[in-house]
Amino acid sequence: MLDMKMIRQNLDWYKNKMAERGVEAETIDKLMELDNQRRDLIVKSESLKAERNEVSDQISHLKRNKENADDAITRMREVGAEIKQLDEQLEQVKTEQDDLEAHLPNVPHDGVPVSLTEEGAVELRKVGTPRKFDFKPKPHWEIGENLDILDFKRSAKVAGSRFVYYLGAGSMLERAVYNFYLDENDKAGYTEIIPPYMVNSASMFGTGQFPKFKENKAGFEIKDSDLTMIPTAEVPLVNFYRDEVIPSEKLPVKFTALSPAFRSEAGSAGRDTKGLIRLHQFNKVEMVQFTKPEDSWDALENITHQAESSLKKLGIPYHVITLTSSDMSFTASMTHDIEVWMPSQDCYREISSCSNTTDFQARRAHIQYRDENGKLQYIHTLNGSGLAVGRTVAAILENFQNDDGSVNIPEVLQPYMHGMKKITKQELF
RNA sequence: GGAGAGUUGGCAGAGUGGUAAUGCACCGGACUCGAAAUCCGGCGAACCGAGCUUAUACUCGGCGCGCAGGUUCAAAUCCUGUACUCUCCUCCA
Repeated sequence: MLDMKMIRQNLDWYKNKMAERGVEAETIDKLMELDNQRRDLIVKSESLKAERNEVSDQISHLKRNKENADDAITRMREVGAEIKQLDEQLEQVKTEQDDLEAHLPNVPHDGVPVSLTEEGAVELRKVGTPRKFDFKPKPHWEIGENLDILDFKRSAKVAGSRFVYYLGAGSMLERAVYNFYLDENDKAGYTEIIPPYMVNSASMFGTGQFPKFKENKAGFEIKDSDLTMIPTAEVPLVNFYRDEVIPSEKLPVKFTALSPAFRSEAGSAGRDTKGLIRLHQFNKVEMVQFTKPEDSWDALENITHQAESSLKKLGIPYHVITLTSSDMSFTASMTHDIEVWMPSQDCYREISSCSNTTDFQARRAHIQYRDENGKLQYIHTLNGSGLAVGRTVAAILENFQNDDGSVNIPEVLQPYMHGMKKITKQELF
């Protein structure tokens, strides 16, 4: 959500910033036109209301003194009708303006590479060296199915495409990964939370998914209810403080949560149709921070490094990129993506997305704190995957696969798997 | 799922048609060497708009009693719908 006063005062700057995200100048012009109309109507309506209040007071006095007030009442009847008409117009304009505002993305930070496509993302750093294979590395779904730890046939029968069954050691690996991540985040000072996996519309609006998410049918809404399956734990974590004032001595607040994420993947037809990369339901460990405005840019680096540190311990090669102005999510002012090396695809694939949404979500969700002067200010919110669990399992299977089809388990995960060092083909049932 | 009760300022708590009592807390002042007590004054920094502006400062106005509508010259008060909380019953991991 936007600060209209700020936009009014810095209109050209705002137009340029929105242009970086592909928003046309005409849209902003329309917004300003509506804003002017709205304020004009407010002035008219409010002056009539002031008159009504004054005369009503007189009527009340007249009646108390048993005097006749018919004239005033007749006059106020007309004023009342006029007010009603103005307020109806006002409501209409306001709805239109709100709708327009709700669709405008966050302002990109000056450090964000400007581009109207995803081309132009800046690589910040590359960590680890992709392994040289002396055999042809298999894709993770083949490895998983051969080892009998992933079953995509039965998940298709039972639920449909883009679902999976993890079996035996596969299931154990998934849970080892998320327990490892949660422990790492705990150690870094993030409070662990188990949130609701369904949320109401106000929450979806608060974090910026609605209205676009709804229009694009990007998620799973529960029929005949106001609930939506969460597309990320970011939604219940950020909305934890919706409509609240966080005591400033508590800042920064850091949350982490494991949750399934539910996404319809509409518009992704034909992309990543196999394997664990793009499912309707996947596990993700999420990190969220609430900070004072002056601390949020440091916090973005901090949250990104936290996600990276877990990956380093796993020993999976990755790089970090800063997304372009148009490739970022709607709410972000700057986003660092972490991408892991996937040998079978010979490229890096996203495993984490860390964003500073500045005060954008805080305005929508009304999350504030009191500054040193006791004034209410919007806080800044940040979110980052720390990290996607299914994609981690995919990366482990591919990066640590052996010629004989077995997979080595990263050392840091072995304690989480009863000391197992290697996954070999299992006899299950 | 059924029945009932409730939702008012930071907290407590009045108000059943005439424009939000009161207490506590908080802020300022007086008294005091200082503090406490007492006294005086202030107290919707939730939001919107106008004027004046460097200003989120100030002045004025609107709005404001869970939310959304309706009736009325006038609604916290009356009517309708709805959300949430609590209690009881039912059901259930």
